[in-house]
Amino acid sequence: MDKGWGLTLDTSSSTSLPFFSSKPPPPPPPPLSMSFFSKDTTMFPALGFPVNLSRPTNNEEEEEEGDQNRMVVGEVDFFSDRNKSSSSARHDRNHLLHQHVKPIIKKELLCADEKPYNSNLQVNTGLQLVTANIGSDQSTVDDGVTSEAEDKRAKNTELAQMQMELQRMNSENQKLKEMLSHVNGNYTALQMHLVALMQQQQLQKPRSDSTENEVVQKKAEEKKHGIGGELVQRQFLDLGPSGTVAEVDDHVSNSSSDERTRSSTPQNNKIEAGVTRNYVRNTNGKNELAREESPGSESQGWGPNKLQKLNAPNVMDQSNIEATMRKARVSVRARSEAPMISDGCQWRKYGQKMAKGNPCPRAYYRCTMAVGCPVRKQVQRCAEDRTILVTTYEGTHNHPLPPAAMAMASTTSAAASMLLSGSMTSADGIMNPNLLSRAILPCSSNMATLSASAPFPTVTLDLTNNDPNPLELQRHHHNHNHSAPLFQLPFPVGQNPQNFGVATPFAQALYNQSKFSGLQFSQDHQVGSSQVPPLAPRTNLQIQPNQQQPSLADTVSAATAAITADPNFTAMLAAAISSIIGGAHGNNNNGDNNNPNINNMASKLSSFSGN
DNA sequence: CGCGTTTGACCGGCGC
DNA sequence: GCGCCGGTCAAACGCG
Repeated sequence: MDKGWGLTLDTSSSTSLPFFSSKPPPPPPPPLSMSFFSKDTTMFPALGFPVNLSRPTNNEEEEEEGDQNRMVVGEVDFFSDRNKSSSSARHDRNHLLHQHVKPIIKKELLCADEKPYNSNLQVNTGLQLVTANIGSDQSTVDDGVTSEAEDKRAKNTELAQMQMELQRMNSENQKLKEMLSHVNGNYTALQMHLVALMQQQQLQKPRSDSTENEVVQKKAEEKKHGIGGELVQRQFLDLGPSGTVAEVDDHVSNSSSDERTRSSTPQNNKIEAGVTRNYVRNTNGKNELAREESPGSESQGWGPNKLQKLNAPNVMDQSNIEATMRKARVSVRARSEAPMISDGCQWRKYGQKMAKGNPCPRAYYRCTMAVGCPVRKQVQRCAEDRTILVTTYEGTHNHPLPPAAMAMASTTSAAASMLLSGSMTSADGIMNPNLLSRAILPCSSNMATLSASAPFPTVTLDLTNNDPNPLELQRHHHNHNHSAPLFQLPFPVGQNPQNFGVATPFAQALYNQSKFSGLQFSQDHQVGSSQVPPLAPRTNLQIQPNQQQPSLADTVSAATAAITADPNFTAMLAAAISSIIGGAHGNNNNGDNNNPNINNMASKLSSFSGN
């Protein structure tokens, strides 16, 4: 060891660290010699920060022996093995400096001057590193002048003060450690956020080769920088769903704003006029769908293959999961004699296949309400019960929706969002969908289920009812092309409202969305006088107002339960309900534009989601 | 003729 | 490597 060398970290620039300003260090005890910082500061290139080299003054040299016994505040004595402390943090720090700083300094010093310094090196890092240098093994100093009794007394006082000082420094070290972990936490969170944002940007950019290379490069860089590429990736994967949720939420918020801003565009006028021109004739006179395969459109769409192909093997896992998250589907089962249920959107059939295990063909539709809309759906009759039409939606509309379509889109996107809810890890969402199913819809097993066996996470909204007296609702005719399918609503007949549990708001939302989206109930009873207005007079609806329809308080409390269970659910549900209300406003023929209770609930939910 | 549908080919993933 | 299967493409077709 290079005894006699001292490196002092200059704390003079940070004596008033805000975190500990409330507890100023006590004045140094007179018997202790402080290390006096020289004003000479030398920059060590290899260190990158100024090092204050100072030969000890004569005084200090004279006091060298006494110096062994000093307590040094704001100083790290690297070169003394007296520097033993119970504080592991200090030990680590000293170890670090021993390993990395000392050799550099030693080398540079030897280059500068053959004669080794017998002084403290003061390294001004601007950091406050506090440590104690207590020479316990050489604590006895006999100057031969003072009497033994005096010496003992002074020693005792000194010892007590040193112990106090040590205690204080230990606590400060502890606080520093806490602060460090806090900063580390913030750093990690920011890093994750950055990675998520970058990833989102990547998804929005065209998936060109260069982009792919960038992704690979970034990942390599992350690994190289030792921020634990693996860790960051895993953390990001945990964020996966929230990313997707953000996408959906963005869409929900954008679509409303887009609707406002784009409502006067020719395209929108076209849509409103019910005209779709999604094909363009190319120069060959060939029909070609004018799709702006927007960056993620392919990946958002039904085709997973290309996305996976583009990803390098080392990012396969992540991309697989991302693709999986994007491919979350919402399947709607409804009784319908029509070949396709009307959901307010315009669709173009682009394919039909015979699927295995089902004699009924599966039809593939693409949303044609806007160029490049990635939303697709599959329509297939249930093999067991051919009156049941299974419509599977995937993707998020990139365009404003007519009120009639808003509700279904909101419901499906809300369901998809729930599926991808970031409140649980992606692994939970995918690997254990039943968990989600139970958490969100514990009492509605026949209404919404999650398929674990499906290749992609799928929420199934079962709008059929096994009850022999199903709640039927007739699709109200608007200017839709398709015939009027017959729907059933999933509300269990005769069920105690208390048993609705947290499923109630969602079921209610579904109920309302069906109603507001142009689906009309026929009923004899006025369902839920406060929440559901009277509709068509014809009825086979068997919901008892008091039995079937939970009170607003029940609904709100159930919603609150759901909200507290999953904050993300709040935003989604609020978005869905808001859109439903929006749909109601746009759907004047429903005559329920200003249902105060629903508005109230939505505003409550919105205020919750704002938290 | 324009536009939506049909349908066979094609592609990629996946399991054996 | 091969075959199966789901999903997509696009030429051909048909309807208004």
